Amino acid sequence: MSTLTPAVTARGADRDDRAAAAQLGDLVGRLVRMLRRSHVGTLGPASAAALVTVVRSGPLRMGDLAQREGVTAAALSRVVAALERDGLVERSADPGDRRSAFVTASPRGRDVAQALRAARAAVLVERISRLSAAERETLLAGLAILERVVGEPGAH
Amino acid sequence: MSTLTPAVTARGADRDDRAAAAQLGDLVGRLVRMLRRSHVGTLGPASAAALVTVVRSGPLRMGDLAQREGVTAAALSRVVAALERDGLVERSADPGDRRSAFVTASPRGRDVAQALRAARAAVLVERISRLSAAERETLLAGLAILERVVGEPGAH
DNA sequence: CGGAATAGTTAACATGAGTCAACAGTTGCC
DNA sequence: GGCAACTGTTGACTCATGTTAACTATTCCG
Repeated sequence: MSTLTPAVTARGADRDDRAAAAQLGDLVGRLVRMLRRSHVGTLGPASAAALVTVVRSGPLRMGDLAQREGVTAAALSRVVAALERDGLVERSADPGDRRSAFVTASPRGRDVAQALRAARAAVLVERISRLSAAERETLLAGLAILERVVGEPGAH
Repeated sequence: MSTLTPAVTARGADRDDRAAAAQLGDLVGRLVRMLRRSHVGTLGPASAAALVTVVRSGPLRMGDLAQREGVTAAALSRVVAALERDGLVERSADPGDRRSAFVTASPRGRDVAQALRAARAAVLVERISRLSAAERETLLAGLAILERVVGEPGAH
């Protein structure tokens, strides 16, 4: 991280940033379209996303989950209620604050999330397998960086 | 991962494929969540996606567009009707087959698509700008590969 | 020519998901 | 104690999107 060049190349880097951001945005759009067909179960996109987040980020309070998903608490409440009805998550009270509720993934919820993951991956793995070893390596390195870019949810 | 050289055997590469695919799938999910907030105008996701596709891939017949978007012709018909009502696309008859209709982006449609692109990019550029030069380079290389994985040559 | 296939539109309907506003319980400050 | 602030739920909508099925117009072909 301690490169010596940022001042010199600030303008150039900035341009690269924009180019990369635009390209990435486009790619995401196309990837989404590609992955949208891989439909597992009856979960809608918002429910699936919420479930995956809960599985990924452990027990979360409703408010935190709502913020992460970028929806109001009201919208999330319904989504979680539906997930709970399906036995995919569980709500438990916060002993420290009885207004608050923790959402936890159930074992079945984790299974379903895993299936969603696998279905999405299946669409991609076939295409990735056509890459050469060098390309695959480049891709993996890029994904590692991307992981950091996406990294911590914007508002810490 | 990263135990020994993966490219030696088909099994190793295969395992890497799956890992990369799963990781990419997860990343797309999180990117979508991140980008979902950047909402420009009143276009819903399906409409926005269709518009972007038309802008990107030139005049398309209804059927081709429906196939690309992964929806039935009926669903698409309505989306395109709405886009046309908003003056974002135009429909013109195929002189060779008068059953068929070509969908073309209007100048305003191109502007709107560009605005959507920019809004998505804006969310990302701030994060990308925090990368070091080397990381940025790695990311760009990865995106180039990803571009190929997704297919569809990109015309900017 | 005439029937079958094709392209697209439209109607009727289902559903997921989002909003705002009102409400209920809990917490915590003064 | 009391009231304001916070967390979450629910009611009553709105809207975008998707489906199937029926219908029109056109093209293809035997």
